[in-house]
Amino acid sequence: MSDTHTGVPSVVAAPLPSPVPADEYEQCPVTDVLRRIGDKWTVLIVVLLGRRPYRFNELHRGIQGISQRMLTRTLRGLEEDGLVHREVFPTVPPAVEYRLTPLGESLLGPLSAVADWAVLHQDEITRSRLAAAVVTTSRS
Amino acid sequence: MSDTHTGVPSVVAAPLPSPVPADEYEQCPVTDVLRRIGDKWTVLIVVLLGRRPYRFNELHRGIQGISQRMLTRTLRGLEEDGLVHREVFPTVPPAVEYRLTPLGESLLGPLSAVADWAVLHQDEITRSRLAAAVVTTSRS
DNA sequence: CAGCATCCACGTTGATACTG
DNA sequence: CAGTATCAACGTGGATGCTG
Repeated sequence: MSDTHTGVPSVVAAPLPSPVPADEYEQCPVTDVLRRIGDKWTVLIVVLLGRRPYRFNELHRGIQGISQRMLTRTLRGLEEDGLVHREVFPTVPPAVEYRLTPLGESLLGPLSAVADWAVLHQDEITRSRLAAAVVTTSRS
Repeated sequence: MSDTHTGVPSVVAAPLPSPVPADEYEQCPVTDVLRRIGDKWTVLIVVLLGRRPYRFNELHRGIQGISQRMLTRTLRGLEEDGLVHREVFPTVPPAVEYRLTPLGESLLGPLSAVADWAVLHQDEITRSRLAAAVVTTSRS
């Protein structure tokens, strides 16, 4: 029963204590990871780095709308988690290269499962939201 | 090449425009979905509802630490997106049952891909964070 | 080039009290 | 039972200016 997609999943289908204890949930690894990749830029950066290594300003130019601050913060977060490797070349001016670690690359697969689901069902979700909005408005 | 896990993924591996346009990214369906399931309670609720239908206070009791407000908001969000169906039984006192829609159930698979990854690598991530924390502290 | 420091706006989450 | 309303606290994200 260790599947992927067909049949029922493993961890998600695993028996949960009920009630779910607050203490344990606060440090749930699944929630922890999801909140990280659920932030605004992480996934995009991971996907870009999944294609090839990038330098800092190369990423900055490559991602319209991201601020220098958020690019730095996101990369630092990924580095702390061991998903991204940061290499400094002591040249003048300095060059810093970012690349996925093996751990980071191992996230690409699971990530794409959710990404593909999102792309596949985006219309359905959009229609559902529009329908809900109509109901809400007509009730006002 | 429409895989799941082995080989390189589909959407994630798809060519991205570079630079990634800010306008398009703002409404990227992948980011959109990830930000939703990246909130504090959504995944836990989806997983619980994946096991069986729940009534409101049953969920409230089942999830320690969630406020009534957040339970309502999260369920409303899931309902708007068409992942959860809300059925009101006009009894006295009222009973409201929540269950996953087929769309909601279809998310369980992709979700577990990430969840399993998180569980599998949680130690590695924790160690990486600890190591980073040590470096940071010793640099102060 | 590749950042860090500061300040600020906003969205999310939570506590509390009240209701059909 | 299953919510809504209000207020407060916090974290995330962004603008701007400065630096090795």
